[in-house]
Amino acid sequence: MLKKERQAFILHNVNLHNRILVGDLSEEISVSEDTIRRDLQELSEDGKLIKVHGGALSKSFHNSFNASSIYAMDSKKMIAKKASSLIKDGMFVLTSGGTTIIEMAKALPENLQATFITGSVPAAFEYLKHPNIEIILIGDKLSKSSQITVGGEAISKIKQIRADICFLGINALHVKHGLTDNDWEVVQVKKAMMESSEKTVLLTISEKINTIQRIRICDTKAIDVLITELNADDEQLDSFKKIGLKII
Amino acid sequence: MLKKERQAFILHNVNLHNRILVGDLSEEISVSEDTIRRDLQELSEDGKLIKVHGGALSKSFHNSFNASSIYAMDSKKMIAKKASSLIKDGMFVLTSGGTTIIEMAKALPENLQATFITGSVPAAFEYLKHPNIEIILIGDKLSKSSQITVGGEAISKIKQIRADICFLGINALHVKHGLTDNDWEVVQVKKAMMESSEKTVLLTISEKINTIQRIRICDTKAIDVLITELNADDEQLDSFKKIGLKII
DNA sequence: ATAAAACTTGCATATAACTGCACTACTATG
DNA sequence: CATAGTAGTGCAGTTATATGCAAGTTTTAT
Repeated sequence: MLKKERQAFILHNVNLHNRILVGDLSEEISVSEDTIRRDLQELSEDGKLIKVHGGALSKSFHNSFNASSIYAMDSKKMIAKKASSLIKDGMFVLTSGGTTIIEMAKALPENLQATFITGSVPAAFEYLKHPNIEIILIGDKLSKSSQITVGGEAISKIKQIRADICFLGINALHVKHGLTDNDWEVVQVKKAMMESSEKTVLLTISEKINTIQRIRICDTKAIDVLITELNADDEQLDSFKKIGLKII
Repeated sequence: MLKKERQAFILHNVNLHNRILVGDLSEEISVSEDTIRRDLQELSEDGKLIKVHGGALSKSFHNSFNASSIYAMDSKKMIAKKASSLIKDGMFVLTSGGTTIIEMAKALPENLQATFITGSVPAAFEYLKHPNIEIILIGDKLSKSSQITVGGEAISKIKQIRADICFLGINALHVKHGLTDNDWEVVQVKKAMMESSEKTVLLTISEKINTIQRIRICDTKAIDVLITELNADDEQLDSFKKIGLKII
């Protein structure tokens, strides 16, 4: 096999599988690992792939991150739009923190007149920009990692409320294992919020669906509405639809 | 699994779930915790995430540090610097809102370890960026105009506190007419803050000195320290010095 | 205050990469 | 045609990297 052929083969494979190992190639093509290494080095110098210790990665691998985070941004905007359609004038709305919730806060219609109750500093910051929204801030210790207030005081305040609707940005949702999270204190707050609301709406990008985290918040059935960036009839959501969740 | 792949996986997960644990990752990827730690360290050095004890946090949430410190040393920055010199490790600090207070929040030394109590959303937002500061948020109705929480609930919470020092950003200060403001609700909060602190420190640009507003907060004598952008021996401040205020 | 968990450091090992060299096959040129 | 030149490949020895393990320290939680 000629050098050019070999390199074409390598390139084809790295783009196909996103990654390859020096050892595998050496075996497949029946040349020494040194030769493969030299090939990879050349291809890498030509910018055709990314060489790493032990093998190589396809060029799109690295870019895929940026692309996906922009994609996630778009998704969140989409979710935000759907979510804000559920809020009617005069409602009492409980919201958690999280990037998705903040996106929703940004996407709220300007003329919306409602009362928002939250323990999230960045969310409150966004609500402040809306002239017709009344904001009730929940006080207590502010958690650095989640940027919402947590603790007994916060929970007891939440329990004094009867809200119409509660929007939760979430971490992991699984058909069988329900809603889970990884921060004990945040879990307590979310539980309290759900209890204090007529209706619970989850906002999440589809990637988080059918993942699991350490601490359980509630069963899937305890949720009323699920909002993702997907179409309501996407098959990924079928299992949720089956057990009675409303999908938007 | 190649190192780069692993790190990409980690990064993806931390951005998805906001927070990850070393142990979980180690289990999921089937490498030792040491390796995960090394990966997290590298990613953290590249600024891709924030490493914390036990795991890592997503950067997208934790708004990174603001580098705009040394330049633009305008009046408020000067005041901020003077003010932060009064705060010692371990103190309980009550702060109001207002632009001067927010400037102070930005100017706090990075290694300062103290507890800050505030009802101001933008101030809390700044405190969140400081790794060693504990924040207690005062809950209640959020006032649009002042961006701090106001109301009976807020005041009763403030009264439960005994702080070492209280920083107030102010609206008007006059030798004879004392400290005045134009928002009734904010005045109540400030009064409560002063009562709950050992020491009251006012932050203001000199323009506001010897101006008067509608509602009275307290007498000039009730104030302990006055901080302006002026030199402590500036003649504009003489009358305050005479009645016993400490000028910085 | 104490125990558990997480971290640091140094070290050992395995694998990967690099270097220089020898061998081969093909090319170019008088 | 002979032969010097050149590119490609593999090999041996050396160096670098990645990872796990163990001992000791720090941090966190109870």
